[in-house]
Amino acid sequence: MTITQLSYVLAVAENQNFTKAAEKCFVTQPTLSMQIQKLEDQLDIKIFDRSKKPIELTEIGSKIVTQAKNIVNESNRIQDIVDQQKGYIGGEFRLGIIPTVMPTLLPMFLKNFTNKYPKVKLKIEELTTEEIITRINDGHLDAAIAATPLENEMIKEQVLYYEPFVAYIPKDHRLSKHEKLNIEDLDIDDMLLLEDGHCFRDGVINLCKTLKSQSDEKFQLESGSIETLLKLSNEGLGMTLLPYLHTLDVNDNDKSNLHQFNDPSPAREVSLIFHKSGLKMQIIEALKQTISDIVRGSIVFHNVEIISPLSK
Amino acid sequence: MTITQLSYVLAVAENQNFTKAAEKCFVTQPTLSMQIQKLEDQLDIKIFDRSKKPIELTEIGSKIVTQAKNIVNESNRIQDIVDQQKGYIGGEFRLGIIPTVMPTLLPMFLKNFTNKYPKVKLKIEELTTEEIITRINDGHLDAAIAATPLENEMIKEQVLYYEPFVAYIPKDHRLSKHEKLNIEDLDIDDMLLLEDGHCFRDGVINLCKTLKSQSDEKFQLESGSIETLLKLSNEGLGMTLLPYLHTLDVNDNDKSNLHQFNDPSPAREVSLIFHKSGLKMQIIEALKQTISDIVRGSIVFHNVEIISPLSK
DNA sequence: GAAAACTATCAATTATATTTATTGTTTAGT
DNA sequence: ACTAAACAATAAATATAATTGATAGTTTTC
Repeated sequence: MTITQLSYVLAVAENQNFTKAAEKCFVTQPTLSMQIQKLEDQLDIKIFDRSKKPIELTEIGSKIVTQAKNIVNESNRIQDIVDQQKGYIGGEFRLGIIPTVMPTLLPMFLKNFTNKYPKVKLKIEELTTEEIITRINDGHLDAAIAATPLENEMIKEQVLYYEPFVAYIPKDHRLSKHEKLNIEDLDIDDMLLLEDGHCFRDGVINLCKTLKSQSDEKFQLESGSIETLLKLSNEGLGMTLLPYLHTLDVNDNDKSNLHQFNDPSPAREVSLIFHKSGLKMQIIEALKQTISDIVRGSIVFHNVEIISPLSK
Repeated sequence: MTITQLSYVLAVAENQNFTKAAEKCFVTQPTLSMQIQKLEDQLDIKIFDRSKKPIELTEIGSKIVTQAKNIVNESNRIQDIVDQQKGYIGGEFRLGIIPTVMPTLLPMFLKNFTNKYPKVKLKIEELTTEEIITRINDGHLDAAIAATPLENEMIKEQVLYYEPFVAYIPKDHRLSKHEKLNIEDLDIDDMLLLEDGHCFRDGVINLCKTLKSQSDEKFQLESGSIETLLKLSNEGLGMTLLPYLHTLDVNDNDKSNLHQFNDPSPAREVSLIFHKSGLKMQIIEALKQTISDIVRGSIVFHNVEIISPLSK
């Protein structure tokens, strides 16, 4: 049994197709067929059920895949350990970002970062918080940017910044005459809300997605659809809350509809999160520095009331 | 990087010697030298400091060894997973046993077990509870027999039997005229105690090794030295407590010094323990059955008061 | 029912691991 | 200080194993 064989198995399991898997592994298809057969012979079991189309894992096969993921991930970490020791900042780095952070933060730091650390090959994916947690734990992501705290004991958090929420209130709304708002002014029933489950803490007001669906909302918003959110709001479907950085992109006509909160303003905590095993810390540290430096110039520091993304 | 290379590294790290390590791996010494060099070249670091005699790990080397142990252990588990799926009962099985259980329990079940499951290669080691916990967690042991509960969340316990303690009281002792004892009769200061930290639960009386050393005892007993314990007791150094199975080996002269406890008798819980990951469960189950069957005939069931090995 | 999509198989090739023999060091003993 | 022993590195030869290109044999799709 070799690590190579195991990674071939993983590739086939992921792609459900020997030919595609072979491409991903940069070898020919017979290589995969033969190596996987060899492994199956040695273990005297079938990992894949080739009678099904597309190919499926057998019962024992899926157990082996789980274990193989472990092994392959742990092997990859050896290079990380070496890099860390050397203080080398480079290699592939997979970063997840939640949709409501992606469009505002990414353009701000990406160029800066890639210039400063040209050897790091950043692979950025837009993912929901839930997906991010899964993928950090299974090793598919090296780190992510998400709203915190998550209270997940496998994951460490380093706060990047606190981002106040700003209310967007169309002209005909009952609150449109208030210059500044208080949290108490909000009414869950006339508000359009973001995906990604940002919940007010302490149960004062609960803005969770889950609670939304309970109180029969008529629609849900897809990822990165803050623009849509604004349009719907303008259509009279209610007010909404925008993370501060998004307000910078609001067009001039609508800017007058923005209403800040009186201190303490509700805010979300945005953090760089990563697995507690602490690998690739040099890159994580570099990212944190770069982002902190950039954001420091953009976010006006308010007296904020932090909002947790937790559902409970 | 291959699993083979990693296991070569582990062998050299353990033996601090290429030649011996090569023997353990069933290859020649140049094979190790070359494969390890190759790995070092690929990672562009030195794992071993060959200037030191015997050979030492470098700083980065020991990090790599830690990770390599992970990987090699996890790889070995693939065969275990397959065996489990097949219901195959065989292969190497490393069982740890604490000293005070070893001499009484092992002869009772060993022949029986090896007859019933000839394909299992049992490797039995006498170890302290502490060593057992370490080695179950790092994968050096597949299971162990120890006094429980351990309250270690990584380790599962399956109770094998409850073994009452029997007091051994030499003729000149203040308690020697009592036919049967109560726990309250015991006085920590005139008692000789076992290693392995068997503590009375609930803090009624605490017989822990740790507390012993605090209350300036004059000596400590080594593993498996129940015979010595008896001799010391006969020398007038105090009474002692024997696990029930040990009383079967007390010679006829001394048998009259044995005093049982009134119900509920203090007792220890002896369990088969293993890592929560639940590998080699077929063998563990087979062991449990065999031992339970044997012990059922030997231990008279009392109304017992369980004594925990925990220090707190 | 023909084409397309896939996997298995074969023989040839390439790459890799391992071995035997040997050299070069260092250590231990006298 | 010298010799023998212990040990790791190296070199060249051999054995083993992985990979490939070509192709055959399936099954699926339209």
